[in-house]
Amino acid sequence: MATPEQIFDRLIEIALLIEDDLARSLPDGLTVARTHLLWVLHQSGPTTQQSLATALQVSPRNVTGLVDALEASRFVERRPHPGDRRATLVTLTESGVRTMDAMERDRRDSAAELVAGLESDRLEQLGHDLDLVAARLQKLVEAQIRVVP
Amino acid sequence: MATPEQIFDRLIEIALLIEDDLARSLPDGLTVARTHLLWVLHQSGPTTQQSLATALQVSPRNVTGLVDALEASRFVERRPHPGDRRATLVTLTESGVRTMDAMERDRRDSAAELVAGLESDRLEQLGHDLDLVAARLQKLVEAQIRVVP
DNA sequence: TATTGTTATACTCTATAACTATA
DNA sequence: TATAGTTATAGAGTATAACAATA
Repeated sequence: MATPEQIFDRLIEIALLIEDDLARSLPDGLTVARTHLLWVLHQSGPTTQQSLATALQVSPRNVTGLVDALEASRFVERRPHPGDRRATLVTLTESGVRTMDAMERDRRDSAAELVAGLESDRLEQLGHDLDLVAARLQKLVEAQIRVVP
Repeated sequence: MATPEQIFDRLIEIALLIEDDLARSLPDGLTVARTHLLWVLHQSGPTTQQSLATALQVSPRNVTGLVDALEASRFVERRPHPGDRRATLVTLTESGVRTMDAMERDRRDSAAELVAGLESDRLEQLGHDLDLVAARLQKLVEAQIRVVP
């Protein structure tokens, strides 16, 4: 008998395990927050610090610190923005690209392993149910945002 | 068509939303880390700081800091351990108990809302699939622990 | 000798506010 | 005047190492 609370507990457990798994497999010089920034660069290409702040939902000051660290460990470089001399384009270095490519492969492998052996209609239904849960969570979070203006 | 990666993405999204939802609904003086400690006390009753460190997978020094903050905001009290004068029993205050009771109700309501309307056999299957995913994640994490001794 | 908790020190992530250079 | 990024300052979470009191 699966109760809603058991489902909820499992979701929390899975959340913690995913973060744990990520944190443990990070190469030298990377942390979860820095990796999150690299991930955005990997998906979007060279990006200004303002955009990174928005994407990560974090203050511009915080991005300065993260980029400082990532520059020191040679995962990214700051380049001048061609059209706006105030702005910086944060860019993955070659080493950064290699790291993120490897991470994407790992991620794909892990994802496949997690659901290996599930029939395709079952996978379909799981995807559907998770969509539902995510949408409702989103509504819960938004409701609270409105309450505290 | 739900691919393994889409499932994985959804799980990460859900993880972030759950943490967000929790963080936003915390009363004054509480943070996610402090709430985690309170949750353990709520489940287990009065507990030594060593046990808390183990339960939270965190250093004893860190527990000292969390308990200091929770004592200052009157959610917990330090009491002498009856049988061991080295140890402290961290105990929920009345206010701490009320807070955690309310949080447990909220949690139950949220959980029910997330899966409301799902047929019971579908709920069953979702629970089953999440169990499977959690177990495989656990294995992934353990595998990495062994590799780095 | 081993364990419990604390002091000392340090790093990371995070925020707000004030400032500089550019738009 | 508004925007991009930085300096200054501060709080929270985390860790290791050294130390006191007790077992």
